[in-house]
Amino acid sequence: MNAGVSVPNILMTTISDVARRAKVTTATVSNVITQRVPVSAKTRARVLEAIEELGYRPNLVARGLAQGKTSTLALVVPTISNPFFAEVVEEVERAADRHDYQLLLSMTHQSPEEGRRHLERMASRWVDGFIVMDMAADITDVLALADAGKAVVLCVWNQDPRAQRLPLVDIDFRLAGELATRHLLECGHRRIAMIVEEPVQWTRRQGFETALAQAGLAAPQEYIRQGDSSFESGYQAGLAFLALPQPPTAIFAGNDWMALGAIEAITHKGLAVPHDIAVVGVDDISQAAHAHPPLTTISIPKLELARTATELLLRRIQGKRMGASEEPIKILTNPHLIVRQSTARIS
Amino acid sequence: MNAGVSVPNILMTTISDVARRAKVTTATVSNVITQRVPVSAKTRARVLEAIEELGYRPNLVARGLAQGKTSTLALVVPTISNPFFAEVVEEVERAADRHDYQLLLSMTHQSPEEGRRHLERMASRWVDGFIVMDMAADITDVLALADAGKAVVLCVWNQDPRAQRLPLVDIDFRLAGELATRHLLECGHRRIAMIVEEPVQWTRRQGFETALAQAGLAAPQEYIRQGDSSFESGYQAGLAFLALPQPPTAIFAGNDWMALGAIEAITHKGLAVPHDIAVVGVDDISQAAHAHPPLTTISIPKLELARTATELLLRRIQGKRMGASEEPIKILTNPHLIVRQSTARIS
DNA sequence: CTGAAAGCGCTTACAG
DNA sequence: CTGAAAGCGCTTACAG
Repeated sequence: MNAGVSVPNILMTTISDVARRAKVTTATVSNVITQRVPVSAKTRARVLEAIEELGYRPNLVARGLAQGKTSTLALVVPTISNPFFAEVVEEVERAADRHDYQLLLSMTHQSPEEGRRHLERMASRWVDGFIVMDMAADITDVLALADAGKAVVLCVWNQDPRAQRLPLVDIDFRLAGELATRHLLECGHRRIAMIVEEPVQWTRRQGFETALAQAGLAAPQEYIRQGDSSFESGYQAGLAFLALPQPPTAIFAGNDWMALGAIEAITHKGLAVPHDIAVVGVDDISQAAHAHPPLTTISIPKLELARTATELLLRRIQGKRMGASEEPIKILTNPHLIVRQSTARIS
Repeated sequence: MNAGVSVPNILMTTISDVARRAKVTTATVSNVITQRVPVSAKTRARVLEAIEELGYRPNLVARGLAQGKTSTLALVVPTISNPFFAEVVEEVERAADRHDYQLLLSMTHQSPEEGRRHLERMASRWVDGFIVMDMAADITDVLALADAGKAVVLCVWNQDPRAQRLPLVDIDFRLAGELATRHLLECGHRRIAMIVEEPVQWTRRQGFETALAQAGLAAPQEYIRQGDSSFESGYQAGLAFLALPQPPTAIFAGNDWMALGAIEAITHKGLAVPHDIAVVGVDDISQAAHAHPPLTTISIPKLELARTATELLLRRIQGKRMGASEEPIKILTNPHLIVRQSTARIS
């Protein structure tokens, strides 16, 4: 406890210890550390030496209390078993880290009670702001948080009108549908079908229909089939298309799993992708690149999404401290086409 | 903003506000909340009413400073893009939540500098304890943390002798090898091969050889092939086994990806699994159940691992506050066999 | 059972 | 540039 230079910090050394040793006030030590106020080179050196000798580290909890901020932000997601959320979490941490922010992670498993409990606890000043991802919590609870003066950013939030007044960072899925469909059109296809899980994927379908319309086309009823985003439902839809009197020459699936299912169905029926039927998905899951054939798909900008949400939140936190006015903001991030071997120019 | 009962908590209400309104001291309010000291029913009711009316929530940062604890623990992992870590993180959060602990998540991407920086920051009192997973940080930094009096638990740590003095929760991979091999022996196999990535999977190989020895067998040189845990390396090893003058009738792969690769090789050569050759893996990744045929494998107890590590850490934190002595502890969690259709009794 | 007071370890105007 | 003092919002012995 007092054995010469290096001190055991079981009983952590405090700013007072440093002040005493450097023969200054805690205020001066604080000024040296935060560099908020200039300090003479001489005392500055003495303080730094004392810090070094004592192995002093500021207690961030105390600082947090004094400053009224924690340099921590909460990320609320339904789960990270789903790789999509895992990647977003990973990138939010990176972005936060760049601004010296830490990440308090909360998983709600889509349970409104669990979500409420977590939000409630974190709201008690532990965090400076919140990023809440789709389905992670009840919108009512999130609104309550915002009304209590907390900085909140929504990330990918499926159209709840009450969410309108909160800042939101989302993905332009309508554009995803357009990009996929336009690509197929450019490959020369005219008979294009879609597998879609509605209502969640309805904007993708909107994009699909917009692109068709721009080419003077429209999909007949039997070219649209409902799926549930699973491999199996894509497989079934694929079979159904093949059984039509005039099957499509291309299929746009609302996500990669259904696209892979459709490919499986086509292959099982003795046809070839893309030779007989071209297929494009949405997501660019890791399996897409290793499929047979590798899947053309629309890549969702997860990383950009995460970064944008984090930076928007950080600006909001900053804004709150400055007392700035807050207009609600909507930011859409753009997906892009990745061409692989499941599509090709029609021959 | 000021419409009657509900008060704007932009300027958060504090314990003093409550005390004033209930005409008591902050100490009494504190006693009502923490229930540390009995309070008369009457004042208790008055205080609760005031809390309700003001919408008061205790400031956890202030409480943390006063109590010297944050009810937060740090989980340091290399990444959560890897589903193994993602699942562990998920379960640690659950376990922590049960004890009213929050989770500060840090991903180090295997960068020692990043690891050091994160540990350093979190060590400044933000967290009560640390769970550090394999490869997430330099053992030197972790030891420094422990020496500074922090509660630390290692989780799955590949044999660094310097780590010996820290508590560790690990997986018994040797048992995994034994279980897989015994299962194949019980199916009637005598010519059993192994695909292994050494050195990381050497304990699995130990288990493999132990089980064989107990059956009075030993694997010939050419029945052991090195892989790198990838699908492709399993595929290549599978081909190599099939090219032997006397191929094995069963293959134990050090992980599921290699097992799936081996199955692909066997199928491509026109043979059937399990009829001609049985295959068993390790991990039970999600693809294992959906493979053709579904893969028999050894399931790694991720959830138990996570729970055990969390509870051990919580006990350590408790222990530190009581000033208890700390013997290093090693806990091994047991994997178990999952029989699917890639193995069957020899016919 | 309740109150007065000190303390947790910082920061932040304000004097000097 | 430096010090003395108050304050952040709680908790915790200690009296009464």
